[in-house]
Parts: sequence; C-alpha cells; structure tokens
Amino acid sequence: MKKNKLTLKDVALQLGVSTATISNAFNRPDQLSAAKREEILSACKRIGYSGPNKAAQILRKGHSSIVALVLADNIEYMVSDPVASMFIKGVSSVLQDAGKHLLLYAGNAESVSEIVDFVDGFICYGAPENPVLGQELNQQDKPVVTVDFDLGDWPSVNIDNEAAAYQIAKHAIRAGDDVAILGLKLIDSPTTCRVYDSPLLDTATAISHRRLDGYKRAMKEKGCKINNELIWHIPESRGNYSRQAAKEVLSISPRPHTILCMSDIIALELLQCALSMEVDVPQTLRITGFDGIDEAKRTRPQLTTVSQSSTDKGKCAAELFLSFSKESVVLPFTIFEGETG
Amino acid sequence: MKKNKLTLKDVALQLGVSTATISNAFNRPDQLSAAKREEILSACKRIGYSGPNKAAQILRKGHSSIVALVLADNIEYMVSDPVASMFIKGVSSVLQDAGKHLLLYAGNAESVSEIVDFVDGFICYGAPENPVLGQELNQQDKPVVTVDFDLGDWPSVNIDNEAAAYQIAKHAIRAGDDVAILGLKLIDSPTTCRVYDSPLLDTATAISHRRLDGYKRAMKEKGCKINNELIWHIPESRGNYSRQAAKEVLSISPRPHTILCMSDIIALELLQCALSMEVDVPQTLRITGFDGIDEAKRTRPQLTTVSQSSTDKGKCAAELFLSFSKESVVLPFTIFEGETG
DNA sequence: CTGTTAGCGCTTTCAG
DNA sequence: CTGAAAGCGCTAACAG
Repeated sequence: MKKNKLTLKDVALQLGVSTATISNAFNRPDQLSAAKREEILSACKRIGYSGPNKAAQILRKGHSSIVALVLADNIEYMVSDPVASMFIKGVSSVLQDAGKHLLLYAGNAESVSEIVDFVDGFICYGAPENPVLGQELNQQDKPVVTVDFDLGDWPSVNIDNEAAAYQIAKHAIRAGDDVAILGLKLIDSPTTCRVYDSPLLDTATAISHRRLDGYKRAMKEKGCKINNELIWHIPESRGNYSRQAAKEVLSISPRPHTILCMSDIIALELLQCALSMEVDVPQTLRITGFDGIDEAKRTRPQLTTVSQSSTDKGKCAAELFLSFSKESVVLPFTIFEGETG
Repeated sequence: MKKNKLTLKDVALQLGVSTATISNAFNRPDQLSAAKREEILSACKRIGYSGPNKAAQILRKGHSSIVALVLADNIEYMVSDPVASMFIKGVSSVLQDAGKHLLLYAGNAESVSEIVDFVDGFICYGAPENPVLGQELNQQDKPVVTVDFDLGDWPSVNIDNEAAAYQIAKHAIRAGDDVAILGLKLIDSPTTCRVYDSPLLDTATAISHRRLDGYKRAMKEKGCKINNELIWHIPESRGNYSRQAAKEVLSISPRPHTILCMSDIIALELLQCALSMEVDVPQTLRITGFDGIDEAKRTRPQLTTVSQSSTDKGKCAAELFLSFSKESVVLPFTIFEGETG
C-alpha cells in the first residue's frame, strides 16, 4: 500500500492544465468556470489527489487553521480536572464548527517558539506556569485570548471572582463563626500547608486572591476574625493535597463552623472526610465549594457552591478568538444552594 | 510592538556567515565547532531570532512533531468523559516528555486529509464514528496506533473486554437472577431504548459487543435467562440518556436482581436513582459498572466495577506510537469489589 | 568545517 | 479564464 503522494504539479501535468488552475479549483472557485472546476475536482478524486499539501499551504499562506490552547500547567493535569475539561469542551465545540484544529500546549513548556510559526493564535486558559510564555505571547502578533487572567492588551474572559466568593461566603457564614479557608495556589509551595505569614503569590494566581478578597470581605461583614492560621494553601485540587488539608482542618479544636473551599474537588474531599468522621453537615459544619462541577450536584448531600459554566467560558473564549474582537468579557455566575452550607 | 520576523537568511547576512551554518548551529551541532555554535546561538538570542521557522521546517523536513489524537466522537463529548480524559492524560504525558505536540481530532470529521500532511502520525482512541477516517488511515503511510479497536495491520492497545465483563458479571450475579444490561452503543439509534430485535452494530463498537458476550457467558453459567427486552441501548453515558434507562429498568415489575452497566457513569446514575427510590443496594439489587473512574471509588456506597487504567492505556499507546513497534498490546484489568454487587 | 544551490509543494501576481 | 515564474523559509547535498 505504498503510494507516492501526488503533488499538484503531477496532477496538472496529468490533466493537461496549469498548476494555477488546479490550485484555483481547490481554493478560489471564482477564478474558473464551475464546469471546469467540477471536471478537475472529480478527476482529482479519481486519480487519488485529495487536495493541496497542507504543510506547503501553511508555509505559503502563513496560516494553518491550528489554534493553540495554552493550559496553565502540564496537559496531563489539566485534562483530568473537570473544570478544565469543560472549558476545553466549550473551546473545541466552537473551533470545530469553524473548521479549526485544536493543539493542546502545556503552560510549563519552554517556549511558544516551538509552535508559534505554525499556529494561527493562542487561547490561554489560566496564567501559564512558566512566565516566559506570557512574555513571548506579548511580543508576537498572532491573536491571543486569555481566560481567568489578563495579559498585556489582549482581550480576556473572566468571571467576577471577588463577588462570587463574597456571595457564597455571605450565604454560608453565620455571624461570629470561626471560618477556615482551603485555598488553591495561594503561595509558592509544592505542598499543602497553612499560609501563616508567607507572601502571597500574585500574577500567576490573581484569581485565587480575588476569591480570598471576597471571602474576607464577607467575613468582616459577618463579624468573623480573619486568622492566617486558618487559611490553607493547596497546590493542586487533585490527589492527596486536598485530603491532607481536609484532615488537618477537621482535626483542629475547636473545629471551625464554616469552611470555604476554592474548588469543588477540595470541598468534596472535605465533605467525604467530614462524613466519615460523622460530623454533622451542615448543622455543625458548613462547607462551600467553587465551580459547580457535575459531581457536586450528583453527590449527596449536594454541595453549596458557586456555579460558573466552564463550557460557556470556553465557547466565549473561542468566539472572542475567532472574531478578533479586542473587547474583554465578564461572564455571570450563580450561587448553587446545595445542602452543605 | 510590530516586529518583522527575522529569517535565517537575514541572520546569516547580519552575522556574516552562510545560511547553512546558522541552520547547522540549530539542527546539527556536529557540523561545526562548539565555540562557533555558541557564538551564533548567543548572537541569535541577542538579535531576537528564536530559531528556524517551524512551518518551513515542516515542509522541508517532512515532519512536525505533531501527533494527532483521533477521538471516536466529537472532541466536545470525549473531553468531558472521565475515561477519555484519563486516556488523553496518559497520552499527553508521554508525548510531552518526547517533545511532541498533541492535536485533538474529532472522529466525526470529514477526512483526515485536513491534517495528514502536517502531522507525524495518529493515535486513534476508539473506532472513529465516521468510517471514512478508518479507510483513509489505512491508505496512508504515517504511523497509526489504535486503541480499543483494530484497524488493518496497525498495532493496537486493548483490554480483554469479554473476560472483564464475564468476571464482573460472574461476581455480581446470584444463580437464577433476573439480569438486566444497560449497554453502551449497542445498536444504531440516537436514543435510549431496549434492544429487542434490532441488529447489533459491529465494527464501530466491537468493544461493547465483547462485553455483551462476556455478560452472556456468565449469565448462562449462572443459569439466568437471556432476554433482549432486558437489554438497553444507551447512545452516550453522559446526560439524560443514562437516567432514562435507569428509570425504565427500575420501574419494571418484577425488578431485575442484578443490573450490569457498561460504564461507571451509567452505573452511578442508576445507583443514584435506586437510592432515591429507597431500593436496597446490594441486598435486593446488585449493580456493576465498567471502567473504574475515580468517582466510583469516592462515592458511597462504592461501586463494584471493572477497573482498568485509562491513563496507562494512554501511556502505552503513546509509547507504542513513538517506538514504531508493530506489536499489539493487551493490558490487564482488575475487578474492584465495591459495595454494590 | 564552511558556502552555494536546488528544491520541499504550493499560491499568486502578472501577462496573455 | 489560463500559463509562466517568483518566491514562502528552510535543509541537505555537494564542492571547496
């Protein structure tokens, strides 16, 4: 089944027309008669020529229909996160309809120069772990759309994280509660730990800090003390990191009345832990999540959480990308009143 | 921030050396002295040349470091499925380490000719919904690895679905039980329905039929009647399809004693449904899943299911791809003895 | 070890 | 509407 790939030139020779005519038949129907075009196209199909070589087209035309989706972290982690998955789902549905191809690119990679020459642009989901990527993206001129963070003058898609955190906290906290916070990527540490006096990260994780701000505003209004010993840093939602934090916070005496979690995965681990310790949720312990993943609604008791549509976020980002709009977008969220807080 | 991209030729001119030397400095260190190479590389960095244009390299060299992951369905659906997500995770971790890029490609797309010219090969996860893709893949000569199905002479990665289904069924069924089966993609219908006498699909979904075979073998050995009225077809695990089937099967009188589900998502929907109807699991109803997703182990009661590592499957497929091996692989599975059957 | 040169396969003016 | 020709930016022979 070796078949030496036909080139446009071969085909032109075989059909006795010029290469330009073949090229036009495929790319610019207005440049020849419909009849001739049909004739050429069907002849091509017959002899097994499926159109101009794409690699050559990319070089010649300067675009490829490939869009890079730059993830915050390594692809591996991102793909297994339900929130990121839903985002990718939204992006891909829009791109697919537009005939674009989706290339996944890791935010901890060396340099976008590996791909910048053959993609048509970038959608960045979260600030790339490697800050070099952000700089490079700012210094090239293929379009970029950022999500959940801002980068130079490129348009972005966000929700109002401060307001969302404020509202969910306001909903769950009872006046004077002891409140603990299980935060995501608050400081620069690869391990689960309490924040204490560590300097807070900023650029890379603006979103966590907006949420923290919201929580604190609500806590103040409810007359709760803010105590850095009750704020945890969790490097990743998945795996043991959340479980460790859950165990630590539940073993404190006196136990906090309300625990605000910066992701549903964290909250679900905590909930599982609390239930297995026979803690009464929500009577003696209230728990809130963030994101509104399917599992949070499928599990019993249902999690009280901030519901944001990651799928819509993905669609929005892709549409923004395709439209070349320069306008950033702020997407809505809702509070899902579950049974945990 | 307009910056007219430098070309290799510009750089050669500026540094007063030939283009070949620049090219060699980047691609073939053995072709020049280490000193000269260093000199050139650092000069390039200084003037802002980040290496040869990749689009041109793809055309010239005939390869791109891009690997296409062809999904069974549209990307949208696949990415939101935990099993597929774990598979993608495994693939991407291996490819990333090998410096390859990952392009997601939908199995319901028109033709692989859209991408065949600029990718280095294909990993196919499940038989593509559009059978044309399979034919095309068989007629081109870039490497292909298939997963969960076979295609021509290309190497594949599988588990023994028949044996797995047999074992889980054997584990859950009590002699003489009425057994129902909630199957995935058994017939050609976009809706949830019972199979009755509809002709079974084959090629596209060989895997479902291997599972069905395994279930039936166990049922025979346990002395259970096989009744097509108790076999459901579900077009997709996600969404309402599973819930509908769950409701239908639970409302039958007399209710089946054991229900075998071809995915964990289906089983979890069923379990949720049964619990809310206060059916006693596993005393009066036994339920089995298939896949062993995280949620099945996190939920209470824990689901009894076939545990296969989709991540390993992905890694294995990627390694097979990279090694150009022609040997197919059969991966192991285990029975996870949960609390539902 | 370095420079020259012929393409990789295509698109797109520009004459005809 | 068609054909000839000039590259897109690079790599790999091949001479030097």
